[in-house]
Formats: sequence, C-alpha cells, structure tokens
Amino acid sequence: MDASWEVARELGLNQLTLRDVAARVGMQAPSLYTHFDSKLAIYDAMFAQAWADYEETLPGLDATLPADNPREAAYLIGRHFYDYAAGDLPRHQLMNQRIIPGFEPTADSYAPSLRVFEHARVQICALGDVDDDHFDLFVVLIAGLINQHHANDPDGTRYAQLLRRALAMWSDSVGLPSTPAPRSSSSRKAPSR
Amino acid sequence: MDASWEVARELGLNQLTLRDVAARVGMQAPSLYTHFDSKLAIYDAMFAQAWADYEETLPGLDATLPADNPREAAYLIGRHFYDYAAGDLPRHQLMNQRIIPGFEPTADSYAPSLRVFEHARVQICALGDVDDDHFDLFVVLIAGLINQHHANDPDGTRYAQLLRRALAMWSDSVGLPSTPAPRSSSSRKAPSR
DNA sequence: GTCTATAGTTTGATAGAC
DNA sequence: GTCTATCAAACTATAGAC
Repeated sequence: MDASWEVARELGLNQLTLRDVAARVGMQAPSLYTHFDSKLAIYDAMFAQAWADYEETLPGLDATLPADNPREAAYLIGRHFYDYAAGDLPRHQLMNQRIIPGFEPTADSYAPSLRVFEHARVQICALGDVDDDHFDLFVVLIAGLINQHHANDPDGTRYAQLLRRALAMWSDSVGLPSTPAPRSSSSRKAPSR
Repeated sequence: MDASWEVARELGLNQLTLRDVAARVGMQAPSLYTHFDSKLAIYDAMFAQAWADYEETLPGLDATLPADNPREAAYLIGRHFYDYAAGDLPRHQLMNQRIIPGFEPTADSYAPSLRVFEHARVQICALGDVDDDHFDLFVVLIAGLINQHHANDPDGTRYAQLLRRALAMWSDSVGLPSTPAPRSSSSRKAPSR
C-alpha cells in the first residue's frame, strides 16, 4: 500500500502500474496477484485506507473543538479536512473525484467514507441552527477550496488563507455567534460583524 | 472536433483514442496526423474551443444583467458558468481540472480562458465593494458547486438549486443590496434577509 | 508466495504508396 | 489528404515451475 501511494504521488493516480508498485517493494508484477485480485482492487484498498486514515484523526480533532465557540469549531472542522485533502493530490482525487475509469468502491471500502460524512453532518448541525442546505454549502465551500488549491496554487497557501474568510461568511449565513453566549440572560444576540 | 467531444462524453475524457475519433468521422487513425500533431494537440484544441465557445456566450449574458440589481446580476453570472460546466463533465474536466497526464494548454489556447476570467473579475468587482478575496470566494463557490454536482448528483438539480442560496450568502458577505438603491436619500441600508 | 515466460490487448506514432 | 501496414511500447492478467 505504501508503495502504491508513492507511485501515485510521483507519477499521478492514473499512471499507477503494477510493475512500478511491485518494483518498489522488490517484487515482480505478477506476484501482486497473490495479494490483490486486480489493479482496481488496489485502488479500492487505497480508497478504503484514505478514508479510514482520516477517520482515525477525528478523535484528535474533536478533542480540540471549543464547546463554547461554534464559529471557531466550524473553522477547525473545515480546516482539518482541507489540510488532509489539499496536502495530497492523488489521495484527494481518489477520495473525492471519479477519475479512475471503471473504479467504483466496494461497499466495505465505502463504509468509512459514509461514517465520516455522517459524523461531520451531526457535528456541523449541532453548532447552531443549521439545516441540510447549510451543511451542503459547508461541504461545497471546503471542496471548492481544495479543488482550487490543486488547480491554481498546489504549492502555495492562497486557498488555505481564504478558508478563514470562507467559513466566516458561512458562519454569518448560519448566524453562529463569534463569542460564547452570555452566561444567563436572554439568549438572543446579533452577530458581531 | 465534434467527434472528439462525442468520444469524450461517451467513454470519458481520459479514454479518448485516435482510433475512436477517426472512426467517428469515417477515417483511419493515422489520417488524423494530417490535422493534429499529436493526441495532446487534440486535447489542446478542445481546451481552446471550450473556452472560446464560453466566451462567445458572454455578450448574450451581459445583455441580460440588470444594472440596478447587483445581487441578481451576481446570481446570473454564477449561474451562467455553472450551467456551462455542470452540463458537460469532460468539458469541465478539461477546462478546470488537470486529469490528462502531460497535458498543458499552449499559450494560444490559454488566452481565451484568461480573457474570460478577467472579464468576470472586472464585472464582479463592479457590483459593489468587492475585493480580490471576495472574487476568489465567488469562484470557489461556483467551482465547488460544479464539482459536487458531478461527484454526487450528475443527473439531478440538487446543486443547481443550492446555487441561489450560495450566492445569497456571498452577496450578504459583500454587502450587496438586494433591491435598487433608493433614488436620492442616504445610501446606507440594511440587507433585507 | 514468488518467480519466469508469455498471452492478449491496446495504444500513439511513423513509413510510404496512391 | 487518406490509405495500408506496421512499429515499438506499454499494460493487465494467466499459466505453471519452484
């Protein structure tokens, strides 16, 4: 698996070949068929690994989310996924796009992806008065920033810096307060900006 | 060129082959080399054509933009590009992503793309108090919606419907008024929503 | 489990006749 | 400009020895 990711990063996700992967672990190409049924099975294992690896980072993220600052929490959640996907083009292409002809993840490989999304949906909706469209817009914003990063500024931080402003805009549209709610008095308050 | 687009739409942009293109116009594959230097030259011509075709639609769009309603104008501009890119996956992939190994548009082919972007930038910035980050966010939103459409709902209208809400959010963040400014009195007014 | 050998296919591109 | 013929290379996958 490590060798597969290396080849994908060096030559591109579509340019992955059994020979290259095998050579990188000191084997011949046909020997890989002892471990994978086909080339697409390798892509499938990579897909599952990418989402499972991300899922494993979530407890660490959740521990850092401030319970009393939904606006900052939204930023940290978005930033977490952005960093994961913007830092690795072939991984992002495999996780979030469909550029491998004939590849469709198996149900088992798809499961971690579904869990991650449901976790995020619940988490985002708990931040405030968030409906399904708001959540979709949240995803659209993050995915859009990741795509523009890879397309226009793959080695820079242009879109990472835009992320803060993008999520401020989103938080405004949802009406998230920027600071903790006052201790006891009436809960109605206006956004600060 | 028409045959190339047909093959790309039926088999996928990456699955374009000289044999398929040639067969579709009743020729043999080698004969294409009279008209194109290489396979990448065909992609280059397709890239140029996609952006040039879009550029030609702009006068028609501009004629419909209401001069006294910047919020609606922003929506129409975004919607126009969304419709163009969401309606044709291989065209969108060629225009806005980098999934063809080794392909990089020539300077001549890239020129229409640059003109379109500069036209949009000037137009969007003229709507109100829009800075460069605002314009980047506008592009991120449209591109994000297009990508999510192709990834999650390629045959539906889920993200086309989100577009209105997305651009309302964006217009709010810029501070665009939703209705024409009052005739003569003080220009300060609050957004309606 | 790994190897060698190879089948079987597809592809982009070139040579040269017409 | 188009054709036939073909090259040269690359790839996935299988067969069968060890």
